[in-house]
Formats: sequence, C-alpha cells, structure tokens
Amino acid sequence: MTSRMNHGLRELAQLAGVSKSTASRVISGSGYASPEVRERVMRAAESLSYKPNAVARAMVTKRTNNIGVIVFREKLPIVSHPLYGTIIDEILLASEARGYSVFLKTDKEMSLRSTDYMLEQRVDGLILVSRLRKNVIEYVKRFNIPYVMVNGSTEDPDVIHLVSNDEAGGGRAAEYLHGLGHRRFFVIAGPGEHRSHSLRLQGFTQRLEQLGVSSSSDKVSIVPSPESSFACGVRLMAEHYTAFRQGGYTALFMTNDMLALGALKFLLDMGVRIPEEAAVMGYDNIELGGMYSPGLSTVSVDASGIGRDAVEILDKLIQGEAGLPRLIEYESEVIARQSTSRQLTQGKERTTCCGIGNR
Amino acid sequence: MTSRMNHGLRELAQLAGVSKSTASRVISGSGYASPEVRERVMRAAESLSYKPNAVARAMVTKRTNNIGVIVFREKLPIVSHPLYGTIIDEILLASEARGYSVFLKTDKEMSLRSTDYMLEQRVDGLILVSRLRKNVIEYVKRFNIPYVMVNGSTEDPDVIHLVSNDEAGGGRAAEYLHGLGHRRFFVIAGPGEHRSHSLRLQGFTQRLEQLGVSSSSDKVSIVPSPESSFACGVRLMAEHYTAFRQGGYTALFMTNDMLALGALKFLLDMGVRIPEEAAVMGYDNIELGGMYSPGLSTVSVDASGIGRDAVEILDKLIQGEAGLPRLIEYESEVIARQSTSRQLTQGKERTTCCGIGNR
DNA sequence: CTGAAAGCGCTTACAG
DNA sequence: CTGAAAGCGCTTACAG
Repeated sequence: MTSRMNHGLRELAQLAGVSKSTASRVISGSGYASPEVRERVMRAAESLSYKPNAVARAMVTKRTNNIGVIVFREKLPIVSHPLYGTIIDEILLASEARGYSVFLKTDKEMSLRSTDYMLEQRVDGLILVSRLRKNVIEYVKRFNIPYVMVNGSTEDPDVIHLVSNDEAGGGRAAEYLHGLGHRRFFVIAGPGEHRSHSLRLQGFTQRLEQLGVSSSSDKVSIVPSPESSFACGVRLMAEHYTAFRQGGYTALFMTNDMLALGALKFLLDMGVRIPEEAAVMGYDNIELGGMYSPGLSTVSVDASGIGRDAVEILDKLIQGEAGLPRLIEYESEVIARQSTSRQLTQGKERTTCCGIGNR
Repeated sequence: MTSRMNHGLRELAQLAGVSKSTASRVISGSGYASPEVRERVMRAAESLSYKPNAVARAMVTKRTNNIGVIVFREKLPIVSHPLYGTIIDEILLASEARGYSVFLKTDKEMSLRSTDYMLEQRVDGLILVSRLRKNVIEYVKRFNIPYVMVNGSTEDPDVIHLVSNDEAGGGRAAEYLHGLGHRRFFVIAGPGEHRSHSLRLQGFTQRLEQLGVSSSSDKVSIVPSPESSFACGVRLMAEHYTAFRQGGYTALFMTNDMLALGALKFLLDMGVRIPEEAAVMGYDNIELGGMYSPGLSTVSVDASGIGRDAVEILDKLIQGEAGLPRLIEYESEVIARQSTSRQLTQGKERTTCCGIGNR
C-alpha cells in the first residue's frame, strides 16, 4: 500500500535506452538532448506514466517551488472568512500562475508550530496573514527565509507588509457620511489592538474633527467591541439601542462589515427603517454586503490586489531581488449602497453574472 | 540567497559528539538512545536551531505526511465560497490534528494539471472537492493513491464519496413548508447537472406529490437556473416576478442559499414583506443566511462533519485500512428562521459569541 | 550531444 | 545503546 508511483528515472532511462542523466535532462527540460533522443524519452515517459519525484528534485536543487501561507486567527471562520477567503483565493491563483504550490495552514494558537512546520518543509517563502504575535516575526527572521506579511501590524521597519490605507479610508467614510448631511454619529469600533480597526477609527474621528464635528462631544458616540464579529455587532447594537435612539444619531459607522451587518440586522429586526432613520456603513467591502437588503455601504479593501501582490513580491524576494518597498498600501474608496442612500439603484453591480444561458 | 537552513544532521551530530545515526534517532524519536545522549542531542539541536529537513526525510521514508486538496470550480469564489470555505476550514483543522499538512489547489479548468502536481509532490492522499470531470477520477485511479471525493457526483461504485442526503433534505423542506400551510410553490432550481441541485429538487417535488400537491399542476412552478449563484437568484426572481405574483404562490424554495438570498434580496428591494407575503427557503445553511434580515430558513448541510470525516477516512485509507464504506451520507435538517415564520425569536442562535469582555 | 559519478540530507537495517 | 554504510530518486558538473 505504500508503494505508489511505480517507475523512477532508472526505469524510464532503461526503457528509452539512454542514461539517467540524459533522461533527467529531457524531463527537467534543461540541458541538451538530440530531438530524436528527446522524442524517445518522452514516449517512454508517456507509456510509463512517469511522474518526476518533486521531493527528490527539491532535495538536490534546494528549491521546493512551494510557498507556505499561514493564517493566524483565533476563531473560525478562517478560510471561510469573507475577507481572508478572498485574499487566499487570490494567493492561490497568483501562486499557480508563478509556478508555486501552496501549503496552507491555519494557526489558532498563534504559535510557532505552524511556522516550524513550514521551515521543515523547506518552503521557498512564507506569507503570514492576519495579526500575528511579534515573536513569530522575530522567529522567522532568524531563518533568513523570504516572507511577507499581509493585513498584520508591525512597527518593525524590516518587515515587508501589505495593508490597506485604513486611516485614509476611515476619513473617506467620515467625509461621505458628513456630505450626506449627517451630524451625529454612532460608532462601533473593533478591537483597538488591531491595526486596521484602530486606524479606521482614528481616520474617521480625525476627519470629523476637521469637518467641525468634535468626537469628544456628544455628537459622536463610540462603543468599543471586544471582537470584530457579526455577533458582537448584534449584541452591542442591542445593548446600546436605547442610547442610540435617544441620542438622535442618524448615522452609524462600524470598523468592519461584520460588525456593521450585525448592527444592521438588529436594527432591521427592530423595524428601524434603513437608511431613512439611520444610515449604516461598514468597512471591507465583503461580498455579503452587496447581497444584503438594503445593500451595505462600505469602504473597499483591495483584497484581490493584496493577495496577488503578496505572491508577486514574495516571488521577487525569492529570486533575490533587493530594494523592495517595505510597506505597500492600498487605497480604499467608498462603496455607496442602499444602507446610506435610498436613491441608489439596486443590484446594478451584479448584472455581469448569470448570463443568458437560461430560459 | 539560496542557502537558508544552515545546519544539517552532520553538524548536529558533530556538536553533540555522536554519529549521524544516533542524532537521527533522537530527532525522529524512533529507535534507542540513552537519556544522556538524547539530552545532549536535544541541547545541540536547540543551540543550532536545527530544523529537520522534511523533504530529505520524505525521500527515504516514502511518506510525506502531506495531503493534497483540490477544489474544482469554474469561478470565484472558491475558497471564499461560504460552503466550500467551511469544508476547507475543517479539513485544515482535522489534518493538523492527524499530523498532515495540506497542499491546497483550486482548479478552474477542471484539468489534470492540479492532480499531476499533487502526484509529483508525492502527497500521501488526495481530497477532491466539488464537481470534477469524470476523467479526473479515472486518472487518479491509475496511480493507486488513496483519495476521497467530497460533494461531487459519481456513479462509480469504487469511489469513496461524502455527500449530504440531498433528496431527503429536499423532502424535508417540502414537508416543512407544506406544514406551514403553503399550497402553491415557486421554485428556482440550480443546474440539473449538479447532483445536489437535481436531488434536492427531486426530493422536494416528490414529497409534495405525496402530500397531494402535484408538481405538474400549476401549483408548483419550477424555474431552472444556469448557475447556483446569488446573481442568478436576483435575476431570475426579477424576470419571473410578475408571474410569481400573479400565480398566487406563497412559498419559494431555492436549491441553495445563494440563489435563495438573491431571490430574497430582490423581493425585499421590491418591498415584498417576508414571510407575510411569501415564505422563502434555501438549502446549505451557509453562515450568511443566519445573518440576513429576515434570517433565511434553510436546510442544513453538515459541512464541518464532511470536512472532518474526509480527513479521517483518507487517513484510514493511507494507513491501509480496508473495507471502508464507499458512500457516506449526511442527514440534513430544516433550520427555521424568520424568512418562513415571523414567530421565531431572532438572533437566538448567536448568543454564544461575543463574550462579556466589553464595556 | 551523452554518460559515469558524486552528492543532496536524511533513515534504516546491520554489526558491534 | 551506538556507529558505518547503503540508499531514497533525482540533478549537476565534468569528461568524453
């Protein structure tokens, strides 16, 4: 049961009537071989269903052509998380295009084990996704293996990281809502330790200040949330519902879409009319938001771009390219949907799908 | 730039003052070594940050402890698809628990390339997810490598596959809706080529027949959809809206949640009151459904169980265990939410999250 | 253009 | 309990 792949290079060479060296050259496509010999080897490979052993090859070339992707997250959903899932989809696609395969691991304990495993597998490079402990970075650095960090936070100037410009995005959200005429804001802010949540909040309040709405006044109410989940959105909205209604707030901003959807769900279930009685806005532009009714206004995060670039930059690092930028920031834009303005045509952005193949 | 891991077994052995054989034994944890020697080797390993080379090890043991997971799907989202993402999350967790790492690939061309790659990597086993071409199965069989199929469809009696009992689930949906008093049904059915969609529809209509509602009468209207996407749900609901209203249908059943959410979104945007004017029901129990307002009633699919068991069964196969069942079916149950009955308490199922850590 | 030989970093009988 | 030797399936200089 253990023996699976039946034939090796030896059998191949034998059948083709050449040496192992020659067979190797034509299979790997490097080095010379006469057309005639090449043909013979290929035919033999075909008839034996020969599959080169990538692990043997990796051992001698010291290149696995594999990259490791670790997603650090304490709770499910991990891969099925709308934002991270999108990033991973893109990483997978971009890796394939560049000839890498990916080892994917999720690490709920934020431990070094997952990293260790990747090191033992001798991956050519590492993509570290989400918020990871500082010691992970320090650990990885000791092994001088190429790596990039996605959507994490670090003060370390050596670390190449890809993030969206959350502060600017938060500012845009403030601007947009203010432009709609709102003057009293209710905010649910995700965990302050998360870089993105704190920057989004910061960008939001700072822009409001500039627009003349002081966030230390009663015009802006900020509720901190211990998690950035849908459940927290529901729960905090429920707990603060009375305060919210009595405070005369007309606009809500949540530092991510999951929280926003939670709040939105609660409000809708309570019969609050959105956006007439309250405009609701999130951040991340997860697919769900556009599917909701009313569609959730949000600030976009270029998850696809981040995923794609993470692989591209890692690839360059692996190739030995130097002088790469340490910080790659992605601009965000406001995605206006029905949850902030009833005027918007619905479903417009979706007409590209579901072709004419139906009756 | 190519040399990364600095020290091998030789350096380790040297530093510990033992032979490579002995060092190998303590590192791999197999074979004898005196406590004193063991200690010396461990200390040396620590000081060198020694990481055993898994590829060298795999070459000699002929076991990589890696499994390959291929998701066959023509369009994004793949990993970020709510249902498949959940399955993959669970596969990752279960693999970790059993000491396997996973190579994850998505294959949009439904080609043999991804499979070839896995074979070359000498993975110990393969999990094939979603609907794959018949030739992929035939190909894989030639290499006698252990594999299981998840959520696919096959008539091949040799193939071990894990699926939910879609026919029974469709029947339960019919029963539930009928029990609520509905007698006229509007159905949007996903692609007939997909095993799950056709079985769900079949189960639904057959159960209705048994309950005295003939599906060939005008009491049941079935609209086929070319895709099982949200966009199609929106679009087909829009196209058939007039017919739907004039037909006096009081209940809608869609063969998956994405279609259901699309239809639901359209109806809500049109101002239709759900469930008062129309009860809406989907299938899959994706997380989104519970987050919607109104919460989407659905039929559950045990995505976590499927993912977990896929790994367990594959592991047994790899261990050489024989006599495993070819077909593993998962029972589905109706998840009743607000989209079919206003009575239901909202958000009840979510109170477990977002603990008391907030102010 | 082709082949013999060495070696990648481990594990595994086999002696001792 | 420990070590010397062979070998896993490839690639890569190096001769020819």
